[in-house]
Amino acid sequence: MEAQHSFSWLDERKRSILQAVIEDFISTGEPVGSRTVARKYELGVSPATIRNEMADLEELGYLEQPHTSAGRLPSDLGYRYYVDYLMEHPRLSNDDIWRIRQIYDRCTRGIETLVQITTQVLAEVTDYLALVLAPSLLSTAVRAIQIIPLSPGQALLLVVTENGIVESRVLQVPPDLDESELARISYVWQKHLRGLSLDQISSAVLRMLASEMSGYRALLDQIMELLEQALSPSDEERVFLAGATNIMRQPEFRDVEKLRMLLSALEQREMVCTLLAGHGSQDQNMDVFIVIGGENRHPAVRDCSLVVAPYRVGEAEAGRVGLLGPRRMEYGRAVSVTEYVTTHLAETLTRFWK
Amino acid sequence: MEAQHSFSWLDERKRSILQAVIEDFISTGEPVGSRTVARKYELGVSPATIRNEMADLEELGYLEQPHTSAGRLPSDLGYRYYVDYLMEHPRLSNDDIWRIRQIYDRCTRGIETLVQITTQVLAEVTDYLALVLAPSLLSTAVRAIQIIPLSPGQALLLVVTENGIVESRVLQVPPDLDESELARISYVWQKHLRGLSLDQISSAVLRMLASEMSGYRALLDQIMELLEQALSPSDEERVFLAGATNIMRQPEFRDVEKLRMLLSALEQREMVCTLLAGHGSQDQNMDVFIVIGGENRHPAVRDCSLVVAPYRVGEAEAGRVGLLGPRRMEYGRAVSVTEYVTTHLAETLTRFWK
DNA sequence: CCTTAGCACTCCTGGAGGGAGAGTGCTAAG
DNA sequence: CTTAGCACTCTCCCTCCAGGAGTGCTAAGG
Repeated sequence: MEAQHSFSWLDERKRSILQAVIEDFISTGEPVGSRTVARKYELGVSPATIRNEMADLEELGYLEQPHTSAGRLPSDLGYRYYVDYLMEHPRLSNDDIWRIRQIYDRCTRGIETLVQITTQVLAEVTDYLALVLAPSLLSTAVRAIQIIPLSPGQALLLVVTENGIVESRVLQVPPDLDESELARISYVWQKHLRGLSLDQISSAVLRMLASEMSGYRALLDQIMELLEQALSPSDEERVFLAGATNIMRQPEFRDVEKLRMLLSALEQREMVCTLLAGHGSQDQNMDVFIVIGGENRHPAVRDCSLVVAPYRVGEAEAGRVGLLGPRRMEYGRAVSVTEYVTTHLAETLTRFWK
Repeated sequence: MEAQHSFSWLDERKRSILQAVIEDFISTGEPVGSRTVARKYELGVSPATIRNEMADLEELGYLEQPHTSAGRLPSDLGYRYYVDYLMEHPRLSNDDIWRIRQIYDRCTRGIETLVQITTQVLAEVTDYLALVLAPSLLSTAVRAIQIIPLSPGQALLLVVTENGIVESRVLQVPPDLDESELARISYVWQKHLRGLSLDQISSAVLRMLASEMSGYRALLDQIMELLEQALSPSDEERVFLAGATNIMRQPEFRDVEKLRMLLSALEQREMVCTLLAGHGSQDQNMDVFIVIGGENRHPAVRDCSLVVAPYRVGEAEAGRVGLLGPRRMEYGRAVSVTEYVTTHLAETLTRFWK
């Protein structure tokens, strides 16, 4: 799916220089000149030599110049080479580890809250915009189904899954349906559906049930429709987002119009879903993948980079965690943090799954 | 609570000029000159006369000049006079009405969703930032309390209120507690608490219950703690916000740093609560109230204005709806929309309350 | 006494010009 | 192949200047 990059061979010195330019640019945000590279990163050669090398790197497509006689900055391809071959992941500081672990130590509330707090901490720790795709419920088993009468004509349908997620809907019911009848319906449903996973409860099963309870046609149709909705909870509701104000600190977003475009796009949750889910399944071994600037499909994020890591519960991928930042983001750190978070998130979620 | 404004008496012509300046400034965002007023708003006098009047209005504190030889723009006091005496509420267009009604026609989901959608539509219709305080649950009766076993050692506590709100928590329970015991506990709880409103279920009642079930000390302590949390659900969770990107279209927020300060502040939900709840109870008849720029307590919103309307269910105030925009906001329209929305929101909620 | 035309004045704005600074590419020497 | 030297280019920032908008004042007119 993703474009295969054909990298030119770079000798050791070119690699060092490329790395120096990228890391300097990442930390300062200013185009990097040959003098700076020679001074800060001691390569034992003069600025003039570095200039020659940098000219080569530009010709090979790894660096760009905003204009003649400015320093160089990395192109998308340069960043790509960097994250694929040069980058190192730093160890997380104790402070970071402490902040992250804190989430998982006191998780008395349900999965939703867990994921939401994860998103917030991720944003706080990294200073980027955090995106998290909550685990899909499709493969979890139904623990209980209940219909609780509220007022004449209204009842509440509750679906509780094995791992403590509660979905509820208000139903319009025939006003003459009394409490004991509702309880009976509740009971029959629960008997048939309990233990099945949400994706096993197909329309077919529902229809079978329907025939068994032909007395309550209208009600059943309604319930079925709602259950089907609950079964495949819209993606929108599974996306969590935090730290939008973080990226406003980045000089690349000094322009409000750019910012508005980006944030408006992120308000559309399906878009975020495809952003997180779209890439990266090609390489099973890669547990973190990175999408750099223009590699992105969505024009709205074409000058952002995205670091995404899936998290698993059992064997299957359950959801994804992402960090969105400027192209000039600290990839190494972002990777370390997402890795750490996904590991511990997966661990904690597994406890919920039993 | 709020500062009493002492307005100087303004004759008819001054009022017209003040109104003209304010309305022009609201629609253009540019300081308004005497020439413009004379031309666009036909008052039958020359620019020179208007200049004299505007100088008076400035001296009285209703207008300001960004610098000598720029046009005038309204001061906070000017806006205050405008909203108190000059402003008219436009009728909503059919399109607006249609968009708002659409929310309430298909509200199959619960209150939370209803409030959330309300917030979104409010933002869309007005192009401002919408803030909604969801109804407090304190005075609603508990319909059902259930404990559903999940896995050994874990159970889900469900509290369902009369109007269909579901609060749930995952509990750690002694692993040797089996399903039937949990069901029994569930039953006793439900028997005692059903029909009581959340604020009636005081710790005292809980403690009485505790003595009746002394076998399960540890579990009870846990449940009590969690119930008390559920009783007074933190304010944070009751605040809904939408349309943050709308205000980025306003020229007064071209500055990213200003924007970041504002949005960071709004991320703190308690702050939003005090913002919405802090003002306005002094005048019972006033159903919409307006806080203009510097009248605001929070420095972060000191160059925004806020239009707030409470909505009632039955007699009591249930929550509040607010629109946050630049000082230069279309107050009339904002008032019309919030009024319309609160009316219909209250109506729909009342159906939920029975 | 209020209104208005005329006019000088103030201040912002945008564009032009110019020097400083940073960094490059080229050339020629080591 | 490396490096010093140097001319060149481009941005950035400052200043300067004219244009425009709007005011305040004054004096004349109703």
